[in-house]
Amino acid sequence: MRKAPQQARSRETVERIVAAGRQVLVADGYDAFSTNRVAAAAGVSPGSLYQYFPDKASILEVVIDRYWAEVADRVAASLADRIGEAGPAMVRATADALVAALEADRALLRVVAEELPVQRNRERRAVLERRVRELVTTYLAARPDSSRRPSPAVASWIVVLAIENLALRWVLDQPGTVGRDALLDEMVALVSGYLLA
Amino acid sequence: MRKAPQQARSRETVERIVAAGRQVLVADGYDAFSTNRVAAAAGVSPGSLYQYFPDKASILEVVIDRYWAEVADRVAASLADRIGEAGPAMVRATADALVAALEADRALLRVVAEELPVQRNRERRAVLERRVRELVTTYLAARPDSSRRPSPAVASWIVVLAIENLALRWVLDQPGTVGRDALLDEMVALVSGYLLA
DNA sequence: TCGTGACGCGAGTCATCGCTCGCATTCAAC
DNA sequence: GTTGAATGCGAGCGATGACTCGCGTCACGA
Repeated sequence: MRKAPQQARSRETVERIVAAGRQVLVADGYDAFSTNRVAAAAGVSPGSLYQYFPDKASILEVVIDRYWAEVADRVAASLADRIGEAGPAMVRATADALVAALEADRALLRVVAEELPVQRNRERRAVLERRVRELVTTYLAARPDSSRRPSPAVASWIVVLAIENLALRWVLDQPGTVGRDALLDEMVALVSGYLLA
Repeated sequence: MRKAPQQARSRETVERIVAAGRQVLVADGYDAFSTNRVAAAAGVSPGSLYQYFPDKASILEVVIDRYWAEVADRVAASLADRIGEAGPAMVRATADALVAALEADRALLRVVAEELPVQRNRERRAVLERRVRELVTTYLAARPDSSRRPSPAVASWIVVLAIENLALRWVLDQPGTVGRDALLDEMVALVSGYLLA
């Protein structure tokens, strides 16, 4: 941010710009994401935009950060709530929360996951993964049979990445052969089978 | 392609352009992938470039197509070779082939997987997935206990997507806690545990 | 009420880039 | 050797887009 907005008026301008950025991204795609277009969609002049954002990329960063923060919050909240429950139930609930979070804005997810060439995007996704992975690691380490073969750190890496991709592809590709409940069932089977193998 | 090269001279020009495209992509990233830059890297004038390629995107497409075709060929070849072997050995060999194929050009993989906003990229990756998934589906359908819960189509979808992401992330992120052999071990455990669950 | 700084505007600058076109050069067939 | 097609060149056109700057307008404290 180049300058912090001080009055309520300018705070709303910044909000409008970010919202317009999100909208332009969804409606027109990444290639059409130009500062002029974002400014127009926000009902703001290009000059005003540059009072608060140093460059085009920084607008994109805010949009991306907010999006992944939303997803991460929903998943982490669900996971933290059920930290005491039995394995399979917890896996199912977490997967459910992840799928739901990704379903919330499928259009934006598509652009963010398949179209954005920005490094910041990967960083933000990595933050989500790490957050979940750490929770899973501590859970696995506390298991009674934690001496078993896959070490908690490795096992959580495997489980989180596998589930993440399944959820992502399911939401974006909507394979006709796999219903939502079936997906969650298979995810539970995958994780349970792996941990008990 | 706008025009097919007829003489050996022009065939080599086209090759140089494609190679330069690949190199520019790796060295400078997607944002710097301009026709002028590719032409310069190929030691060719922009005009010559447009004799054979209708536009910038088509150059990118050729580069992407070739890359995923390389990966798909290696994986499919390995899988076809071992179609008769026992489950775990086949899983391990296939995962090994996939990881090896992705490791072959890590720099290009990074750009292709994390930076390219092109639709064509997803299409090509989907082709690879489908090829492998069909082989896996027929294998699963032929199993003695094929009446078991995960239907072959669903099971292969799950297995392929999970393994794919693990291989991709392992190659790109190189997590220190997971060695190459350990990765393959865990992949086998994941798949076996799931199918026998 | 008035003055000062925050805010907003939008035409315009500068650079880049995709792509073309007229011309020079090379190749191959006769 | 001549000729026509294939190939190659590179200056430059037209468009776009990131970003600026000088100038109005508005809010708020005194």
